Amino acid sequence: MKWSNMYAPTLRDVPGNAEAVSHGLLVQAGFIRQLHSGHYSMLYLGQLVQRKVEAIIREEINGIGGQEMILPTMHPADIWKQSGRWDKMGEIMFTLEDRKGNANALGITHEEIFASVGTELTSYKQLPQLWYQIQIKFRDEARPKSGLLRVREFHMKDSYSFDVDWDGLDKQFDAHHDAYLRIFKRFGLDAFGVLASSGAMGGNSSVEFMVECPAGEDDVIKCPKCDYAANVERGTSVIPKIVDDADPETYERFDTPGVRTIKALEDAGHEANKQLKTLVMVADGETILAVVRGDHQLSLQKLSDQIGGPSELRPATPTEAKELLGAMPGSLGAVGVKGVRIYLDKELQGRTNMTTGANEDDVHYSGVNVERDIECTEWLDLREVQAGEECVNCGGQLDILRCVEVGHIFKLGTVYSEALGLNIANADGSTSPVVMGSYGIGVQRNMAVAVESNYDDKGIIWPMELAPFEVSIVPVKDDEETMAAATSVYESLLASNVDVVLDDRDVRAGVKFADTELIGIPLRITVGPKTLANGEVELTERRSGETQNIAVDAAAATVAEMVAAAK
RNA sequence: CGGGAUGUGGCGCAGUUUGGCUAGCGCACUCGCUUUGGGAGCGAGGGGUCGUGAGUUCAAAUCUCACCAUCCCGACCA
Repeated sequence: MKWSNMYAPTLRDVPGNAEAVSHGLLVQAGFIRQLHSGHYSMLYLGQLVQRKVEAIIREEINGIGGQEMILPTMHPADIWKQSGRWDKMGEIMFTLEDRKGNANALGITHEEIFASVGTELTSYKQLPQLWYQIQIKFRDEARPKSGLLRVREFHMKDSYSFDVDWDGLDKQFDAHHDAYLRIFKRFGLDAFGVLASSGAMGGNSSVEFMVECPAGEDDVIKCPKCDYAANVERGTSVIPKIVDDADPETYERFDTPGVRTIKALEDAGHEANKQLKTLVMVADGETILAVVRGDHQLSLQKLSDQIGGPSELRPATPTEAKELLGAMPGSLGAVGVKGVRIYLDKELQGRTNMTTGANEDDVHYSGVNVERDIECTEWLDLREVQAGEECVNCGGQLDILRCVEVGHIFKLGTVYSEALGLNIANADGSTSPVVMGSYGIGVQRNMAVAVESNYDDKGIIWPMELAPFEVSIVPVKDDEETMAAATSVYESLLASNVDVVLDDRDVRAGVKFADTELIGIPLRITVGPKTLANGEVELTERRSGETQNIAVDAAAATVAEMVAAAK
């Protein structure tokens, strides 16, 4: 590519509304432009990087036996109703009517669609299968943000495995796990797998791949001593046991005028860790109670996952709470409550002599024995882990890291194959539903995270495998000798299949240097009379800034080797 | 969906509080001359429905109302 023909609209100023580093740099360096909220155009440079991201993914997924397909992005409502996700997904799905009045949806993911293709699988002899696509997804996000990190229209690689049994699924799952780690490494990312909540995907096991990043949206629990890592939506920890004072025979009520908060009750002499925090929640219209220790935080996602994943789970309004329990928030409790599902956090098992609201405004109970006085529906792990607590594996002090999710793999099991009738005949003549897995990587999100992880004050620093160009050649004068040398190196590199751009623009050298650095091209060959007098050109590495002189004649071969070595 | 902010040539912004002449500045762009190894200098130009609509007024970028869009925080999020 000759730069004079290339549309690479770099900006001198960082765009004003870009908060995330990758957003600002990708716009400033001319890779992307926004059309509207959550929708971006990939300009030439952006497209070049996207193709490289996709190529790496293809290579690795093909490497574990993947077969690429391309499925529709617009789906009939019916298939989403069959799996039960039409209602479950709610407003996240873009929907539209066609001219006949039929409901359609733009795909947010493709489990149903791949399963429908899979219904032609009839025998165990055809399995295992691994199918994938790189396809556009649409999600009507409540709040698109941070450039390419959270958008409404994006490319995703999604693969789907089909197996006879769970052992087969485990193998495909592990193969993806390893392939994903190789992929992220090639992206220049320091990614690690964490235990995750499967959320609306269903299934019973999933691993998210995370990269630490301030622009991220997930909090991850990570043990610095062992390999324990989990999303806060799922992770657990060990906390010191509390030894309670001897229990009175029964709980006692006492007046607490004006006391509405854990803190206020604490000031009145009842330590937060000896209080019960009773939260009234509404799950798909049903009012339920969740109880955690006074100084603990309820994890909504943990609750949701363990009570069957309702499509709506929210805190009750004060009015709803009063209707159910007879008091306003601040004096609520589960003691003596009947006919309501009551979920107690496991940390409360065996606790005695606790304090809680009496379901009468301005009144609390003390001396509550949790197991004796509360009709527990189920003990669940409901509390959110805090930094500094102990690792469940090794006792190390847990960190909580802000991360971006760069990939997610799911053991789906038979949820979709049962819903969509995907059954096969086994060797013994019996019939069983196919065991499925699904595995996703966001293409453009990874491109953005690669920038978040690789930049300096001059701009982006692409890893060699993702760079839009591997080398830029910068002639600093336009005299005949300089241009002849630059062109000759350029043509040799082209012949060696190196991705090279020749900056033949009629602009000052400083502009060329700045653009090459901003765009993040890993290697720069500077050609000018100074070194050409000795038959040499300069070679500068973007990341280190180090420059060396090399002979013009050897330049192309040397650089081609360096490029190959860096991949 | 709740809270906050912003919307003025391609980009970044000032002007709005206190209404008043042809709406400014920097970058970018065009032309000329000079310059030329780290985002050049001088000179001359071109380009704006001031987010949209309604209203108040002799007069609106500026005041009022409604709407729209975008960003940030939260809620939400395979």
